[in-house]
Amino acid sequence: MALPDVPVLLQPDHFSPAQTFECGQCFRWDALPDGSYRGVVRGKVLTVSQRGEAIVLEGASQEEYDTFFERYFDQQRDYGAVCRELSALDPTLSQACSLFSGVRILRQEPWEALCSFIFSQNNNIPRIRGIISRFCEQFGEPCAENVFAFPSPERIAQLEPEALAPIRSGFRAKYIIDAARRVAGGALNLEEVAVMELGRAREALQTVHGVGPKVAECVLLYGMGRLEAFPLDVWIKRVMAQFFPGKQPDFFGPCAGIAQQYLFCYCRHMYHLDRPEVS
DNA sequence: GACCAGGTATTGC
DNA sequence: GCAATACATGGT
Repeated sequence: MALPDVPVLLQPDHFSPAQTFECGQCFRWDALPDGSYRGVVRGKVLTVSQRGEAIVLEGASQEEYDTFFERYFDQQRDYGAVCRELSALDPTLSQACSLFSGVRILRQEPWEALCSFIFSQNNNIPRIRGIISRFCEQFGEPCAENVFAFPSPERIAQLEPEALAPIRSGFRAKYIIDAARRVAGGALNLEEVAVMELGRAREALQTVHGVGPKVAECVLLYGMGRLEAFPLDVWIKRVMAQFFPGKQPDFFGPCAGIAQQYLFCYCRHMYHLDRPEVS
């Protein structure tokens, strides 16, 4: 038996667990009653919690951190420098940066990101979380009490769309099956897509039925560490029209995807200030 | 009951 | 090509 894992320290500057896990980039990190967050990544149950000035990761060994989770949490990037560069571009963006400076862009697993954002289309975040939760419960390997790994493409590829009925994903079920069959069958190699030239990567992802420009950008940004990707959803289209008319994503530079995430948070934050009665 | 939600495929002009 | 429209489901 392995010894219990020693908690791993995470970079506390420009990293707020709440902002990072609740900014809409991921759907499988849950707040616990004590304010820490529980997630399942690669079949491992993880906890991230604030302890005074420190942020600790439990559930992964130092070696697993070094080989995988450091990159998963984007620990190497200098978000202070990114914020300074973005803030210099525009006052609204500067405000978004300072309000949401604790957001880090997670590098989730490509297959999970692909499924998650297929489920996200024409849908709202609470319901996306519910669908993904049922998806894992129904088809994922159990990895702890009431905890399930994300289902493998091979498992999902064997199913017919009707088999997804219990997760209530609606018309998206057939898209998930198509994605699984392409990935499991080798027609779409996500590891290769991750390092392709951006335009080719977009094309490759959009060969999946149900994956258009927005979902492809989300997979690139949140599942492949491609920070130049810039998902244009309804919120970002609004904020672009209002504050950046005529501007293209490249206006924000090589970390446009981070700018996009700050603006997404900012836009929704402002909306909720205007409508405090809605969640 | 209409409208919306981190869109996309299909259809019609 | 580009503007409507359907698509499942659940919340407001």
